[in-house]
Amino acid sequence: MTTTTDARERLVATAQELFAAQGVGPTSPRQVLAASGVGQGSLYHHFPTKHDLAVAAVGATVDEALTAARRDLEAGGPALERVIGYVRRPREALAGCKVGRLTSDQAVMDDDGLRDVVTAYFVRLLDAVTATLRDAGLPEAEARDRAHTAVAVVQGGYVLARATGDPEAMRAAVRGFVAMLKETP
Amino acid sequence: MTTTTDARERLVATAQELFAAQGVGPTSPRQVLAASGVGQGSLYHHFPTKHDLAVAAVGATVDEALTAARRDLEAGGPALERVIGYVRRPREALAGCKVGRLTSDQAVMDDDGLRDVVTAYFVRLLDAVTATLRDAGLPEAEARDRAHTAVAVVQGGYVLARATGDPEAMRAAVRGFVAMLKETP
DNA sequence: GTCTATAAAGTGATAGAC
DNA sequence: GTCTATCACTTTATAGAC
Repeated sequence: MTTTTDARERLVATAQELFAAQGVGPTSPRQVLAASGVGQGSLYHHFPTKHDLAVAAVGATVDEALTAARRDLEAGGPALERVIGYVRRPREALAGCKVGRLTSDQAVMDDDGLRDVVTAYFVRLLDAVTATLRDAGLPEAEARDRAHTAVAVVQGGYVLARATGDPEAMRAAVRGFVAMLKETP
Repeated sequence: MTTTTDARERLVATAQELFAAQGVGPTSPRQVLAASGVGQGSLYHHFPTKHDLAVAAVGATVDEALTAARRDLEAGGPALERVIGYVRRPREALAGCKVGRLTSDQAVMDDDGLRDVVTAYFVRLLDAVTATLRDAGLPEAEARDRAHTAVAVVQGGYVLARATGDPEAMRAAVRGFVAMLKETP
């Protein structure tokens, strides 16, 4: 590996930022070129097609998101508190979820490879939350349902915040959920 | 009004379908032309720009969605049961919410007029659910938070269903929410 | 491994005949 | 009110020099 390899890394990092800001479909290879500072032929050397660049960038974003979630869910303290810590974690609500938003990105959902990356993220996230709720003493079926509710509240919170233009909308959704969660043993 | 006015109606109906299927940004006026069967100059006669067509189509979709929600929330029966009826209503989970998906559509969020239509929908929807939960006996603050949670569960349910490719994911999120709602007076 | 130049197709929009 | 033809621009991608 030569030192020029970091052109590839800069391309992936730039693509991640642009994808998060405006989606995969609306982001052109040209924009990635301009924002990253690498040359035109250079991009197509490392990533022959937009698909290849997208797989690398979306894969990296998903890895980061899953790592953050597991950090919350496998922290110290009672299992229920760890789930509450996960849903309460401060988020850039107005930006939307970097992974969740991809589910309405046609360029992603029409691409088998990309869609699979998004699917794997949510399957693993739901499994992790379910396992934590099971640790909290819930029976399997209730743990699975409530894990879906928890993740849905976060994803829906992003939608409400973006729709209303107010980050408080997400916090209200989380507050309502946590209040109910604490009252239902 | 001449009978030729229905060219306009066909354009709006076709745009609604295409927007729901693939989003506003990725839908070109050309596609709307082809799918609706009207001529090229005809579209630009009724809607000088894509923005104008989008405002008409998104406005119609929002009106339909709000009407459906109010039908659930203002039905007969106890207030709490009406909220449960709203979140439980069968939905095309894999298609995504026709309005909620617009919050990650850059073509919508970058357009002041379109974004305002989406904002108004969610503000009104949240107000309607909040009012119903107040009728159910909840204090104002709790009613507002729980209304946000309810709408977030539906929106997040769509995200989970699309992400996992399984409509059951949305039903699980709703089941978890309803179970908690019934246990917390 | 990176560059410039360019191709083929699609985009939103306009012109002007009918 | 509707038509065909066309414009200026952007898209993804390739060619071939360095």
